[in-house]
Amino acid sequence: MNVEKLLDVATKAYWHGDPADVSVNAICQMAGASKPSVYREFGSEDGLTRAVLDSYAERVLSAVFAILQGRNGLQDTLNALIDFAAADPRMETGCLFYKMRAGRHRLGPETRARVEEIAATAQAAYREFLQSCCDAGECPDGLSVEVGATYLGEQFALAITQRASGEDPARIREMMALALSVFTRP
Amino acid sequence: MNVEKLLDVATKAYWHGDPADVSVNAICQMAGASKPSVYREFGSEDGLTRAVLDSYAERVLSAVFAILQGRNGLQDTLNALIDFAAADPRMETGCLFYKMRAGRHRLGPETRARVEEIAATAQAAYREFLQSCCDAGECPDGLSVEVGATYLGEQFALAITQRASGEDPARIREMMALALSVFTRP
DNA sequence: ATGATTTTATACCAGATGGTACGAATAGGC
DNA sequence: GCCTATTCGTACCATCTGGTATAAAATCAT
Repeated sequence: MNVEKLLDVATKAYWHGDPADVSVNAICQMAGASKPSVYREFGSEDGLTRAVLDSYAERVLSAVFAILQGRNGLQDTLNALIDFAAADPRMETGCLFYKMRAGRHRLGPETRARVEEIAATAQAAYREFLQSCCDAGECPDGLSVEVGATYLGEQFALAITQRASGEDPARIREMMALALSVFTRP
Repeated sequence: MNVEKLLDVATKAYWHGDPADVSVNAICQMAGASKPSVYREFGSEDGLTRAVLDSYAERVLSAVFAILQGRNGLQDTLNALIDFAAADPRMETGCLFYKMRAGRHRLGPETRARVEEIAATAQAAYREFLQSCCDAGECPDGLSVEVGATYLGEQFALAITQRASGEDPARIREMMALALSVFTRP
């Protein structure tokens, strides 16, 4: 019935646990909606997960892009990324995007395509950020922007995935700081 | 019927793809064994996965412990770890242990307990290795052995997980070398 | 060879999944 | 008020899962 509420419930359910462990049945029950209504609105499970990922990207992934594009110098941006991954309450149960990416082979085609699109966008944002830092002479010598961007993205993903599995945030922060120190200690 | 063959088939099946995507039915069919035979031998799916993990640990995880304990100095050992993660054909489709650890909430109690046991053993091995390096004065100042051990283990796991998802081995090697450079560039 | 015992496999169980047919309830135009 | 058109939800479908009852087959002791 209420598609807004359903999307909200579905997002919370996918996000809190593992997306693959949440069935359409369960979502319908939690949201008090009938299954045919959901299928009328979203067409398939794939359509639903895709819609959820879209709304999630709009609501929280945009925050990451904002950090990367609000360039205040290398060290400040890295610190902001560390804060976000290790301390932001929005990442307390991990990131829905990373959860979906980790289990991408289980996703339907639409959702998987969207996941890969977002991954590419993120990679481009990391690359652009690092390039601008290199242009400003803040990067260590001999570091390829391409490799650095992938590295940065993977370390970010690792930290948030550890967050999802209940690691101590302080420990996560230490390790991420260690990982990202390669950018500032040439 | 032939339990050796069944274990081999099951290991390959779990290892090549995602353990959670392989059903007991499928394994029985692939191995040409009847389902009751399998349940007579292993008791439950949990028993089967546990047996598979045990045989896997004996056959390939031991190689990692050998690298860590055959101490030839910090840099040599790190290089050996990088070689193993990025180039060893045994890690071509990832590591069954890491795959199980990533989906541990889906495992039965026996298998999960074994996973955690192996994780603890690995952590201890990393810690012991780093401690011996620190004793030899090879470690950068101000690095906690505990944090360093966890970091090393997670970077190793990350590299192998990327391997499983088909990343370019050369790229993986570059990134892992970058990650582990924190141990040698103080 | 026969009778008892153990091993085998067919064929089934209950429960879950994603997805839908179709009758019931509602809305809209006149 | 009434007839039509559309939305809705119960109740179902096929297919899969982990797990097992039971009957047939093979072994073994005598």
